[in-house]
Amino acid sequence: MAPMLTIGEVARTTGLPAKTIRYYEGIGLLPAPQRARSGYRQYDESAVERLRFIRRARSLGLPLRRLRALATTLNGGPRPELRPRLLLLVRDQLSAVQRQIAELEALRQQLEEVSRRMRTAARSDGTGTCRCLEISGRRSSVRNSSTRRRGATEP
Amino acid sequence: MAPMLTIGEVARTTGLPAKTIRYYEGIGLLPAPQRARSGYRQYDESAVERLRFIRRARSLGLPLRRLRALATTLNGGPRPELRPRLLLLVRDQLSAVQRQIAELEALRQQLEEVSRRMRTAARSDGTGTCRCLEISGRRSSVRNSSTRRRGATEP
DNA sequence: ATAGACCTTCCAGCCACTGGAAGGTCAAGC
DNA sequence: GCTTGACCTTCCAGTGGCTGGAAGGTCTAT
Repeated sequence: MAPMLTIGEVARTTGLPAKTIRYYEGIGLLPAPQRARSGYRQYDESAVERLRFIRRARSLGLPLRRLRALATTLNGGPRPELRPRLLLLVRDQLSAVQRQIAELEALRQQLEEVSRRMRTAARSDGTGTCRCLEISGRRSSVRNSSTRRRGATEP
Repeated sequence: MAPMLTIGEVARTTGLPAKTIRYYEGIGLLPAPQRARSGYRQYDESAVERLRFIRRARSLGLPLRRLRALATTLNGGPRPELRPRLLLLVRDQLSAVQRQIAELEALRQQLEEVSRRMRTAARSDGTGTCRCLEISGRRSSVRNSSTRRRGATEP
């Protein structure tokens, strides 16, 4: 019979932390596996494949909730008849990424402008406040373009 | 004397939702304003200016916790002696954004590759699973590059 | 027997909000 | 005065995708 793997072994072979695997189970992205008498989770190869698929999809930025919708019909890997949906997902993600890049480009230009202005206006003008963070752009609703990095640790 | 503004008026003039303004007060980014006898918050012009500054900084992607460190010494706008710190912040942010753009560019190329592969391999190969989400790149630890958009609402 | 690695569950925190409930206040119109 | 509706208050909970940690059980080797 197929060998059973503990969560730690699955973690090592898939590259996902054990915590994340349990989390995926919790949100219904991964079916609950068998348990040993000890209570330990016992995974088979299909779980590993599925996790690898999820990891790949995540690395492409696909949101888990989208993936979950797909995953309910997914066992052990994407079946051929799901390709159109998957392709759609990937293409949506592609255009989202393109949009994001454009927004970040605009942001970069703003930051460069601000940085330049702050450098050149380094001498105090005595007013007590500086307008150095003012943005020259007309429409100032960049509010929706803020992006963040997972687990970024800065002081 | 200076006219007092309700939170809704401040929200309208700054473009920040009233909820967000209360939130900023809660996390110590904005000092607690006076209250009317009714309990309503009463803001003056300095609060409006400060919120505009915060909004600008946020639109440049500066994280609130960094801003807060700065804000403790900030009243009514960035004072001249804080410019070096502010400049440092802006420059850090600029390099973070540049890193992010580079990561997103790599992601875009992966997605395009996957999309292309899925389109050309549209005919079923009968194996029951498809390897279309496999990534050709060597190091597959793109895990840290996932980005998200604030309040993005997709199904 | 004991050390140490591994596993379990549960709770809390991250970030920057956002939604909603339950209720108080204010100004205008009747 | 009464009602309507917009506005305000507080508080609690949820978002996404984990991650950290506590408190405790299990397995394996010595």
